[in-house]
Amino acid sequence: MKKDTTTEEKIKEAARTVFLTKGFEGCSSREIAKAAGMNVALVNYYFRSKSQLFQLIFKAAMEDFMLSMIYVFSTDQPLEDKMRIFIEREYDFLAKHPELPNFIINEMNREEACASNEHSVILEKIAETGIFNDCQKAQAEGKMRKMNLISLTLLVMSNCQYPVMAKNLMQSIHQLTKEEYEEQLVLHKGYVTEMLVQYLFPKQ
Amino acid sequence: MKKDTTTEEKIKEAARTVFLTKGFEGCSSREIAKAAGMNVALVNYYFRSKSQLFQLIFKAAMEDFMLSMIYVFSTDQPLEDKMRIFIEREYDFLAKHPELPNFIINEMNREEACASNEHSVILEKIAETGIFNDCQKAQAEGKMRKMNLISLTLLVMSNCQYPVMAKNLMQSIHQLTKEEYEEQLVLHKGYVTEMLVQYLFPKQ
DNA sequence: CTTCGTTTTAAACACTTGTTTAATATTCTT
DNA sequence: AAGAATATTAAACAAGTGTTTAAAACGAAG
Repeated sequence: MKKDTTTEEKIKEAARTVFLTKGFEGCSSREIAKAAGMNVALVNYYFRSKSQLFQLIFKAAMEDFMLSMIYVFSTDQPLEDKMRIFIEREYDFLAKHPELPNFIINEMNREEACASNEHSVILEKIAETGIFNDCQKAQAEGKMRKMNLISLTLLVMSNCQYPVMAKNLMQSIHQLTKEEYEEQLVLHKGYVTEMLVQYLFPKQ
Repeated sequence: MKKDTTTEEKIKEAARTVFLTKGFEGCSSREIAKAAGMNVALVNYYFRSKSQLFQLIFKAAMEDFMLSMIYVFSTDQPLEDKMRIFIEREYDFLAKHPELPNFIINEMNREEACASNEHSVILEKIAETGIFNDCQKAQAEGKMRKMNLISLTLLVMSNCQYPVMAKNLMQSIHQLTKEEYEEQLVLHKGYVTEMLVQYLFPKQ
């Protein structure tokens, strides 16, 4: 009879939280095992090595990281509304997973890291939603500012992710409590939405 | 007779490059010593411990990180021009020190880190340039969009720093070479400048 | 040259790291 | 219930960690 959550899953869960908060180098196998309430040897018994376990976690995190985009883009609304909804959802998502962007970006910077991975698949998935075609069409019709794909994603990601990533830095600089900064984020989301929509979809 | 660069300085230099690229947890004392061409024991001989050496490097990095702002803000130009110049300089600075933002933000997220440091001093230094008063005045006169200090800094920092931080991620997603992405950054700087100026200083 | 304080070294310290092993406990199948 | 397969354990492994120590090399001053 299986328990509600198996040992393997417990370790994977623990590994996720530990890896995401401390990074690959910032934690040990024993720390993960302890967080899962398990023996150290079990980590390697189920996942062969710390690295392989990490790859697993990283891949899943990467998916989470990118998945929220896809849903919104698949809907059938005007591009401008899509943008508003996307930012709204992205701020929501990042509030729930604030460690994700830092984690991804950091581990992408480690040399041994998953550099050679097939991350371009993500782009293909997003492309399947038709969002890029929509943008090109809107740009051709003069409804949207002409800009390549990279800058478009950069603009959105910068203004959604950086405020979450720099949380501790900003709190420290501006002497804010956790709650005060979270309020600030709500406010900021409004500014960002307005700014991006105005810039990307100029009226007249 | 002193050599051109003393042992102490050699170690500090090596520590800087190693810490900034790999982080505190991502490197060892021996790695730093080897990078400086010195014996391990010398690290502790001159700096007592890896942690103390790190604190030193971190503080200096933090200063670099914030210093470029101050110069521009001290000049005597219209606010809108200051903003343009600031973004220009910030992109320049970050091209030379691309590891800095990631380094700062990461180490701010480590619990043991310099969390309780006097980072508010930085804000005071910036305040001394009068930039914040200028903004308030411009906002009162309706020349600048009303917005608190935190969101203002967030908007600028997001759009300057994130593109550098996410370099490897973006390269991987969009399948770009290092050179291609650097070209992209120049392009992006233009968009960001235009967007921020338009949004912060709306013409009627 | 000798002495003295400073700088540098190799070696050792105790501890943690990722991983493996061999024995034990548990579960499933027949 | 007996046996086979799986799961879990404590212990050990070699290698690496930050740090200390005690001896050696060095430079300047007498």
